[in-house]
Amino acid sequence: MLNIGEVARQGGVTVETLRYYEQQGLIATPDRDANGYRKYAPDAVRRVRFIKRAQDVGFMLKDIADLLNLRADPGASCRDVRERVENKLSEIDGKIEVLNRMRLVLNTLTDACPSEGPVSECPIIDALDGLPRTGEGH
Amino acid sequence: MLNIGEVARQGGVTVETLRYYEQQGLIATPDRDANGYRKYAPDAVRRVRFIKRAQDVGFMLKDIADLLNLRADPGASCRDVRERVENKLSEIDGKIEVLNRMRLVLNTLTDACPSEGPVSECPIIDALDGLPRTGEGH
DNA sequence: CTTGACCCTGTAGTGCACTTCACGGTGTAG
DNA sequence: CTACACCGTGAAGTGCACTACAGGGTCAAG
Repeated sequence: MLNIGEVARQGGVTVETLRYYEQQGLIATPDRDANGYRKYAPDAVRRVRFIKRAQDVGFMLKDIADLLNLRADPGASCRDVRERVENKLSEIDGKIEVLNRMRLVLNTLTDACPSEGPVSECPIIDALDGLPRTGEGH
Repeated sequence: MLNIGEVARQGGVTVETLRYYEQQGLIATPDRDANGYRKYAPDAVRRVRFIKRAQDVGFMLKDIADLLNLRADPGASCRDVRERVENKLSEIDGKIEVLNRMRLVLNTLTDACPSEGPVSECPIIDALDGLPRTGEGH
């Protein structure tokens, strides 16, 4: 049995984060010692790492809670998990597209800029002043 | 002279957003009518659109305030503007890289998933349980 | 027996760009 | 005269994932 600091160290998070996860229902409320300290089974660390890895690939805590529920649900199938991953994939593709559009516009802006002369003649500023709107933005 | 609703309509934002921009120093505090209503010169609309276009290419309001200051500064050069744009470009490239890494991992996950069978045998869940951490995450 | 590391609770603050709310005055058309 | 769209203020709420803070108890070493 580990106390919270140990789980935090092994899980690569802070104790505050752990308490936050507990509050958000991502990790089960652990038993307490006589002194009131949280006492975790060793596999709590695995769960924390699961959360962190899921975050690394773009899932937010709400998604992760959902994923963890799926994992615990005997009626759930692998297909359900796959579905979540595919949705996340298209979400990410959408974000990449937006960023690529920004990149394209910014690149044409720097290409047009001579780097010399006053801002009053800056083609970048002019473009931002008159460019047609490209879409969502943020 | 336009009142705030008209500027909002023409600028493609809400009146609340306009008041927020004013509060944030992005648009000058306009003169007031006898009734206390804000009265804008027509080119206030241009400024709002400048802000929106700059947002569309990834600048946040703080950046935009900076850009607007540059534009008003007679001592500023086009190079200064270009520098901001180049910084934003590398910021965007960084975000794209992170998203591409996520995409890669998620793709290998779906490739490994048979879509059939219970979650208990789901390779995606297994991977999230044991995969090495890939980096920043968010 | 004190120091210092650890643990607890609950609340508030962070950043970003708004949005919503409560409450009230103004302007105009019918 | 009344309805209704418009304008004003200031404060609080949103989403996301924490982080920080205030104020206090616990435990092991020296």
